[in-house]
Amino acid sequence: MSPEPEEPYLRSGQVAEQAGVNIQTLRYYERRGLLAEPRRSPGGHRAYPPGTVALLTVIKAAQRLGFTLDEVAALIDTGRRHPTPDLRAQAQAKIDEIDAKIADLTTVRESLTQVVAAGCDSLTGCTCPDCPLPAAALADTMY
Amino acid sequence: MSPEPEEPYLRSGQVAEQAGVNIQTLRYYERRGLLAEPRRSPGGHRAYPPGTVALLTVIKAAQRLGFTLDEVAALIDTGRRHPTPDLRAQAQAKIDEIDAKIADLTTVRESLTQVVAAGCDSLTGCTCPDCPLPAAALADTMY
DNA sequence: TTGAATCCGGTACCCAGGTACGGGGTTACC
DNA sequence: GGTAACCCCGTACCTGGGTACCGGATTCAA
Repeated sequence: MSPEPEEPYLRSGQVAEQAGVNIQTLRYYERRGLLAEPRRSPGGHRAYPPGTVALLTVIKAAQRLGFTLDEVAALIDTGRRHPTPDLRAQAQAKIDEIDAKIADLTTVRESLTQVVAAGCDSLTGCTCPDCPLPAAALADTMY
Repeated sequence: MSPEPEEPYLRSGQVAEQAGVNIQTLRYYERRGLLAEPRRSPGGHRAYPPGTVALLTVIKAAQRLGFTLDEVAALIDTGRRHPTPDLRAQAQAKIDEIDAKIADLTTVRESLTQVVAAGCDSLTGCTCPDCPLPAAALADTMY
């Protein structure tokens, strides 16, 4: 057995800088279960394995795709144990969420367009004819 | 002069119920400047003019259209003094915001579609060929 | 060895838009 | 005039994703 090169462990400042993340965020992610508790130096300083930076990149990508930190934690966790179709299912669910959000934004956009087109000049006492503001009030069912 | 019918003043519970809002929310809106300080009963209970319910409906409509409470307060305030084109300008700005948001959601949606289509099975160690997850990580510029 | 740089844990704070709680005063109705 | 229902104010708490501050300990390089 070669003396297994354990050199490249990183301290938290290095991980934070390379991943473009605050150090506090690393501890926060650790509390949230996104990062495993790293090994420690004799004095208690964290020593991260080098893959941590890549993992943080993945986390940021997943966040960008609309997953909450809890969801990311769960995905990392199940993916660590065994590859499952969970990720695909969750991604499809996110797509549906996004479609709903886009649909909602689109109707809001239409209402705003009507407000602009009608020339509304006041929220409370609009003087424009056929003011669409009351109608905008009716569409209060969120997705 | 007729003895001016000041009857229909509402107490906070009535306003809250008719507007579908929590009583605490009324006091919160008062603090935030969305509702003027109402007159009080001899014992200190709030007595709201009947138009308050309609105003709350307007506030909820504006919120639904994407305006923050601060923006709504400002719109109510300027609209109270004199009709201005502010509302139209703000509405147009909101439309632009919404367009940006929709565009962003659309690119995220595309990334998710690729993840599903490629059959990704793990965030950390995906075994699918040409895994799009690293690419999804690159698109990290928010709107 | 000493000084600067880094890191530790714990706690508090930030954003927005509210909601909940507790102890006490008021109002309304029979 | 009792008593139930209502309302007062101040303050703390909630969600989500972090960030900031603190006093003290550790690590690293000269």
